[in-house]
Amino acid sequence: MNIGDVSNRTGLPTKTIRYYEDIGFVRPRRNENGYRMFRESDVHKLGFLGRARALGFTIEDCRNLLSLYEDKKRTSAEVKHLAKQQLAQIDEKIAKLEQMRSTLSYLVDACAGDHRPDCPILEDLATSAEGTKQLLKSA
Amino acid sequence: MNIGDVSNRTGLPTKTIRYYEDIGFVRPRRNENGYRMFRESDVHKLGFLGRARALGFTIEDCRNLLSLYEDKKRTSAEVKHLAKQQLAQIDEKIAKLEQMRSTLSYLVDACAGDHRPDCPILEDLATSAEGTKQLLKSA
DNA sequence: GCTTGACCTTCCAGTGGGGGGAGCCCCTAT
DNA sequence: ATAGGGGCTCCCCCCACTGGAAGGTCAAGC
Repeated sequence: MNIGDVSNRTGLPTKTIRYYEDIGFVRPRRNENGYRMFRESDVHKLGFLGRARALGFTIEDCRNLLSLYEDKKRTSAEVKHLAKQQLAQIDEKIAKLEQMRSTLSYLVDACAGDHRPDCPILEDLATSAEGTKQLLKSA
Repeated sequence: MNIGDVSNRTGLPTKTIRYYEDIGFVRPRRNENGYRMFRESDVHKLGFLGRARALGFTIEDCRNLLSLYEDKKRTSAEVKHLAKQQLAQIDEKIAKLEQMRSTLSYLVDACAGDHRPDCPILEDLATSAEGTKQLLKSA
């Protein structure tokens, strides 16, 4: 199977597949052209990778997940632990974004958005955020 | 004022301040030993930058925000427009993370997390996500 | 006067996870 | 014969910094 077929079947760009080869996830043989020849097991592994990445796992996490997957003596506790860590990181990111969202949304609402130059958004950015923090607290 | 003082007052690392000089946000003069000499207006501008970055605006956004800030003929509508775009991007990121969170959280709950190797998380990653999608739908 | 340690300087490399594109080869269909 | 659609390698680019090396400067303490 050529790289294009693998790309179609996994949904991963060919660039990404080559990159995953570079960093050692798959080791396709080459035929006499120099073209990569992928096996079913490569497609499977790359699909796994794609899905793990879609859940936000880093490449290093993926390495761990794959080695657990291939380890028949793994315990589900190990996997769950990784997943919970990932969940915690997602929650952290969401929390930060919610914090930004809250401040920004407050400022957007406070801004008239008309032809005049007066703008609470710029005023907040220009001065320490203390004022806004207090306003947000009271709101 | 030396870079360290500016760092203390703005909360920005000195590395970042030098970087902001590199990309043209501030142009401190140098004294005879080559040290950067910052003025109050630089501190002000860097503080503005830091706060805008903390709200998730990109460096390019910050350039626009700063030029609006310095333009006395601006309209608050322009600023509000930028802020709304930024809000939309934050919402997009949150939505993606919530989607991840939802799937991952479902999988974590489904996993026993014990000494046995059987693991719904790995099973999901190993096969197409179709199964999970259906389970999520029905849940 | 000398050392120590905190600052400051420049420059280079690396991060994560690929993306863009040049310049070339290969295969198939017409 | 040629056109087009793969494939190949190689190198730089993204974002917004961050780390580190190698060295200059300054004030305090002995």
